[in-house]
Amino acid sequence: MTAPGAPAGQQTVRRHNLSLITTALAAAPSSRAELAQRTGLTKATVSSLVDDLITRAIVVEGEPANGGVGRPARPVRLDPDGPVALGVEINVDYTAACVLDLTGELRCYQRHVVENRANGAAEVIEQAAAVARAVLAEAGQPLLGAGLALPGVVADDGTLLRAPNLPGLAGARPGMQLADALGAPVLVVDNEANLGALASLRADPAAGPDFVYVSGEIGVGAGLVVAGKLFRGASGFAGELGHVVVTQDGPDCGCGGRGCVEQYAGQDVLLRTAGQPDLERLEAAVTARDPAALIAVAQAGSALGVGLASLLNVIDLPKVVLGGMYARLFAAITPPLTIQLNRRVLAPRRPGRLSRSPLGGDAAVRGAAGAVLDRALSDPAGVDWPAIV
Amino acid sequence: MTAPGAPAGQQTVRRHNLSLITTALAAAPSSRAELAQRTGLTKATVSSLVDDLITRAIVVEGEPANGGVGRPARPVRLDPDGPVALGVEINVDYTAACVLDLTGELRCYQRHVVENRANGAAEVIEQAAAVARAVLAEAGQPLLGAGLALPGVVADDGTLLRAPNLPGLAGARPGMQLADALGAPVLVVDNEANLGALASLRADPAAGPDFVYVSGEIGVGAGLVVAGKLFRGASGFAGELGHVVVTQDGPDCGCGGRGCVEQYAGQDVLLRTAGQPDLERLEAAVTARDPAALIAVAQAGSALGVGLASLLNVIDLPKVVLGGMYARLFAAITPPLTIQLNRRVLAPRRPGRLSRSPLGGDAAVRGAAGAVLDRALSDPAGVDWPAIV
DNA sequence: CGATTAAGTTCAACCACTGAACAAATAGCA
DNA sequence: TGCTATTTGTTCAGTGGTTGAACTTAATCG
Repeated sequence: MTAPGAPAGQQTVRRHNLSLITTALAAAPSSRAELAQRTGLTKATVSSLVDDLITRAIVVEGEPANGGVGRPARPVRLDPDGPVALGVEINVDYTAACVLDLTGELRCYQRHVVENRANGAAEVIEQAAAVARAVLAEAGQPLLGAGLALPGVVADDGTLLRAPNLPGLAGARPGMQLADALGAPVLVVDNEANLGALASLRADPAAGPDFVYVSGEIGVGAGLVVAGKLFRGASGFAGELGHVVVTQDGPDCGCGGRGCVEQYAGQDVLLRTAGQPDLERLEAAVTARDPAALIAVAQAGSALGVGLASLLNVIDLPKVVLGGMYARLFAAITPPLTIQLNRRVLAPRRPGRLSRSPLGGDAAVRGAAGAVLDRALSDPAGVDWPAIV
Repeated sequence: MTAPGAPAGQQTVRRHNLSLITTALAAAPSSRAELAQRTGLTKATVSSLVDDLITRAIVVEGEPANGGVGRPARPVRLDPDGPVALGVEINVDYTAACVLDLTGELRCYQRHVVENRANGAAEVIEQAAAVARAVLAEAGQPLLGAGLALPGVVADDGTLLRAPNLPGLAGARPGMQLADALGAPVLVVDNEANLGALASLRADPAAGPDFVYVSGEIGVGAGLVVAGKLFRGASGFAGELGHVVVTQDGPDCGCGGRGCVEQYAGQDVLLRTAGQPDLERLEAAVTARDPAALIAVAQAGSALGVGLASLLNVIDLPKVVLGGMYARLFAAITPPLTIQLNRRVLAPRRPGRLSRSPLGGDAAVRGAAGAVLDRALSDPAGVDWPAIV
């Protein structure tokens, strides 16, 4: 089922159905009878599966809720005091970590401003491990595993390729190093755009199972969510929105090409055009309706719209969620962006196509932890669950 | 397994394993013992599954092949005299149909030149049905179902949207109409690029499970194959390479945008720039090294390369297969295209990234029939197999 | 002609889901 | 208080599917 091409047996069925239960419970706690309805399984089967999950200490039974007629239902839910997932984000100018419990609730969060741009790999990793240890100690629950978000292209094997703003880590496998430093498994390593997309999926399931999350940091990236799953392409390079072409003979780009989105809508270019030193000032200038800032943002939005239109014509997703820098500049950047999308995207226009990520700068860390949860909950039988305290 | 979110039972396992056998046999006929090795199933299970498929008249047993020591193996293969799949292609200036047997072998093929551009829906469909009936009569085997390839964007429900060169059919559901005319189920309706991609997958499995097939007809389309399956996006609009942007303020495009790939590398523009009336003349001029033709093709190739680079940066596929017009101009169009790809694609360069479709203009029809086979063979228990003669 | 080798079949065991009957726990009502 | 209706959750025999081992079949080799 999960693995096509692999032989299936009864255990395969069991794993699949266990996963049905856990994902149903991740959406909402339910009684056994309700789960049977929601999943389409029999009451008997649900009982057996839930018993299984209870002995595995993944779910717990609540107190019967009285009120209606008939035998009161006993709610079953993912154990909020069970094992937790750790999210770590190493970025250019900060390091962050958070802990999510099994229900997806945020238990702890810390963000430290650090100039990682100049630091070497060992330093960066140790610093991240320190933040991680701090949040873990604060949470005080057994650890399921960690997820790591990085600002750059991450290959399937966890190698960080192309991290122009984090030269110290480029070419390394930060996931392995962090695992060593923490003494805990790092189950997911991916770039901030992809993990930000996962966080958006988790934060707002109503946004639907298909959307693009646009991460506007120093670079411009996109996380593609198709059918509720991250689309990473053949080897993890998908979603490089920053290097989609806006004008074939436009300004030279660090990637070797010319006229890439990043040369119009990247943070460096945007700040330079607007004549502002940093994002805070730019935001202030925009709200103060400074003409140079407004024009710069409009130009960036238009170019981003052109690139997004190409992207949407290639992969056809109905929604766009703006994150990072673009979430902060949402009001100013949306109009020119929308114009380009409406003009150039072939698929029928949808109301509410554009939305703003509610997570702000925390999307990637939360996505890193969330990805670990997803892994565990989507195949509860295939994961080593830590012993319960 | 196939359907995530659906409860699984033993029959689910059976369906999955049946499909394992049929897809293994589609790749190569094998004895039961060999199938057991290839699929990872037990000899006992394979025997049971094969018996099942034999009573369903999907596979047949061959004569024992002597030679080695031990009991000789009895080869099992998909029945070449079993039901067949019909492929139909309605295009701007021709209509084609073909029949593939279960093994994927081409049994019959016909292509009729017709000016469909001017015709109404009823006429076009009836003409296509006539060609289809002709090849079916020639094949004389029971029909599994039909697949239909169309030049335009096809929605998930089979409606033909955006067929600028086939106004008679735009907005219609040609699949339904063809089904009525033929009195046979039309199981697959899709655009020529997607089905051409499937045909390439079938014709050259070595090309790998991940590639883009570029269809250069009047319009420019791309069929995206990811993990051996067609990627259609959220609602079937994926792969619109023709409307990826090359230059944001380039020439106006029929789609409402500006500077789309089609305005540089589409057939109409290419012929006009080269000063040639049709493709045959253009090809001749290119082989005769006519300067205007060479320049026109080089410009088109370069622009196509820019668009493809954006596409590959968005979806990260390791291979590009050129079909249709671009396959015919392969030698001339490849150099400028390669330059752009090498310059702009972020993923590491691969040897042999670019190849030429071996199927020429027949890719889409064959893909249409092949898609029907895929459907049937990937879920043999879920398909109504026609009664055997 | 017997030994060896490999292919394919048979069969008891096992595992997981199913459906129906049943037990449990509550509200409503006389 | 007790009876009924109602809904939840459990129990259990039945079914369908895979497994592994033993067995049969059919060939080559010496």
